Amino acid sequence: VPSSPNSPEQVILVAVPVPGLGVLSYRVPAGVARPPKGARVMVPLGGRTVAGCVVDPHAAPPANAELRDILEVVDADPFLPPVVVDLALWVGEYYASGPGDALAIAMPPSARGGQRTAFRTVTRADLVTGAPEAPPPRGLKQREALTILGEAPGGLTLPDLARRGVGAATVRSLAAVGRVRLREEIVERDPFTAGDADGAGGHWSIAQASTPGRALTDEQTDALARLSAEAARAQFRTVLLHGVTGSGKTELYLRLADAVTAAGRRVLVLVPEIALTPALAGLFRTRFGARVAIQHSGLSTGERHDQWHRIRRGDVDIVVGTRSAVFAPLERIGLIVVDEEHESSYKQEEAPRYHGRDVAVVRGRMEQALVVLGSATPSLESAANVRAGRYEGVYLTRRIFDRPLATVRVVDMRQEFAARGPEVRFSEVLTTALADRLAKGEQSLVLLNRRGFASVVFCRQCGGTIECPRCSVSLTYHRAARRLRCHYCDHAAAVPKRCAACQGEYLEQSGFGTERLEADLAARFPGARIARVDRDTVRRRGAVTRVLADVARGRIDILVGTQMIAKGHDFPAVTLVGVVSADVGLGLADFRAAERTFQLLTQVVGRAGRGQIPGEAIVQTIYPDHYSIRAAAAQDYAQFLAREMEFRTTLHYPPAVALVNVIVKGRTLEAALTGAQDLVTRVREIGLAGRVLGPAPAAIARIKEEYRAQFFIKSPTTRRNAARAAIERALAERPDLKRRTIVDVDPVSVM
DNA sequence: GATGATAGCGGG
DNA sequence: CCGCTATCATCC
Repeated sequence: VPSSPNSPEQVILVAVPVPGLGVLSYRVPAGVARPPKGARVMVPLGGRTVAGCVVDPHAAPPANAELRDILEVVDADPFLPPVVVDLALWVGEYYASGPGDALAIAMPPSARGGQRTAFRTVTRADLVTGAPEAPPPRGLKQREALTILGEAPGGLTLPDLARRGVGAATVRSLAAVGRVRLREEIVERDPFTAGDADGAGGHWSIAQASTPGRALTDEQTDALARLSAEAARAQFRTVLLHGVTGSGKTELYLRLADAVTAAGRRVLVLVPEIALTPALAGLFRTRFGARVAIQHSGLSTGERHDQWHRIRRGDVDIVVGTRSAVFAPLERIGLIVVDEEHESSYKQEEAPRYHGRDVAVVRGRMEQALVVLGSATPSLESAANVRAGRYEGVYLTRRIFDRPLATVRVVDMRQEFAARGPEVRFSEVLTTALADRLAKGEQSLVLLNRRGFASVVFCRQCGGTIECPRCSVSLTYHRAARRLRCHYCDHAAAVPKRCAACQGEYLEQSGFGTERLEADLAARFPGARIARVDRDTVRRRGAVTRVLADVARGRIDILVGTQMIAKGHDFPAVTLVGVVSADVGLGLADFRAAERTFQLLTQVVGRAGRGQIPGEAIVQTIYPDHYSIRAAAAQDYAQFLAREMEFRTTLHYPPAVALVNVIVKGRTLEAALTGAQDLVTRVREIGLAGRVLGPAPAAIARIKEEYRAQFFIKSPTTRRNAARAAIERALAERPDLKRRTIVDVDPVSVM
């Protein structure tokens, strides 16, 4: 249909999933209905066709660009809710990543290419009653089929029929003569039952800690009253729920969700780890039935698709998921819970480098919702926000049933080394305690935040270590695989017979990880049932869930692992926690090193003594006087906060300042440094209320054959956006650098 | 991130 | 001069 010459052009703004591209303008051809905000459209982009998302359906034509027509409107209705589009746009701007990637994250993977449906269907057959015209069954098989179907009022699916010996061909011939009716129906791929051999639905863990109807402690009652009052106001508000480990935060989330859903609004719950999702989601499902959905990247594409569409249709009141669930298409949100808000896994370490907790707060503002950030060890950021009056603080200082916190013993490993040599991994104290628990049939956790068997292999002749050919780190020996592996690029190599540098024949292993500890314990305690959880043992889907379930059911005596075992789990029979080296990470050139150490120690110590028997923790360290270890041992958050905040303020680190970390990559270190220096110069010229530090080679100067130079932009927290604006302007002037530069706003790790 | 344009290279 | 690969700007 030719458009009338007077009608104005219909122009829309579209975000395309291309890194570094802003929103683009397209024309809607005359006669085509203008797609709404949040709908997907197929658009031409250079020489190809991509699926984009409508960001503004009523835009003005751009001044200096030739317009092209959209090729197809995929969705007549908004595919993404408008709030989610706004949230993605905010993320794209705040984290300097552009809108495309953020919008892509907001969609299920099955929809990113513009596909219309990805539902799984099954054919259901049922008997057509009163079909007088139909001929009688022609054979034994058909007669059998009719009998079976006659006894199944709702009909049966073809797979069900096949299981009873009725083939699809039989059913189809009956359908052809009108005796049977066939219908396609959608079956939901259900992550609650998938991969769970015992059929326990995955909610093995926290179940007994939160029996419905159990009386709350006085503290819990007060906290719930305050939180409920906030939720009832239906206004944006952020509350930090600071409760010691085992104080019953989860129960408060459940009751609060009950109040909010009863008032007709919905609930979004973020958890830091995929491994924690099934447990918490299972609890919500036990309380709230089927109106609960799960969202995390560990689901299969099909499951994710189905869960997403359940949410989008409004079939769901509660969504439990990891950071990307902050973009869930849930409408009328009244409550957002961010559990373990201090966890670093909320930060995405690739574009868009958003922080799930902070985006949750922004979403809460957009939705007029109550945001509850829960933690036993709040981030410095959240603590500072409470102090500044931006967040409200609610506190749980005691454990449920008044269970005592675990007693903590710090073992000075320097004395241990002096007495028994540098190879000691388990102190006498820890060994005795483990033996004692084994004898009593109680469980122990052994934490070491370093995986592998030996962290370094070095040559005794020249002293050199075996390094990754592509990265500037040494390779770790993994005994199960009998290979050396790079923990940065996954490069794997056989263990060489001789030193590559000097041909020396004596290669020695040094340093140890969880794999070595597991072997040590197996040798020391031959009868013990020992399991290990770290990134090497979790490759298979559901593997962690299975091991953790085994621990919960008492099938494991000693669980060895990295930080993955420290988080959130409730193991009532664990009475001992051993931290083999509290120092891993303390030596890193990262301003959060002490915070991470304190949090990890506090969390893991909190795993002990959650049942009837009081818990004990043994922390081995060579820095027994370090404030993060002392405060963790004393379980004194306030003491840690005071010291750490002083450090951040004096040395100008977050949350005292706003920080942007910029990494420039290059084929040589010189190229990277030169590029970084150019940007630094330009950022200084542009000027902002702040300081630029660097550039310098990054802590790991080479990763995957690329050299990396780094600089920081620090600005007053009141001028947070100025720093980002300055680096974006500098990059706009240097498109050659833009492609090899990473801008990390509010970085969690600066390594 | 993908694509088409272009530069750089060796073989005939 | 052709055909191949590496590099790079552009995408509305």
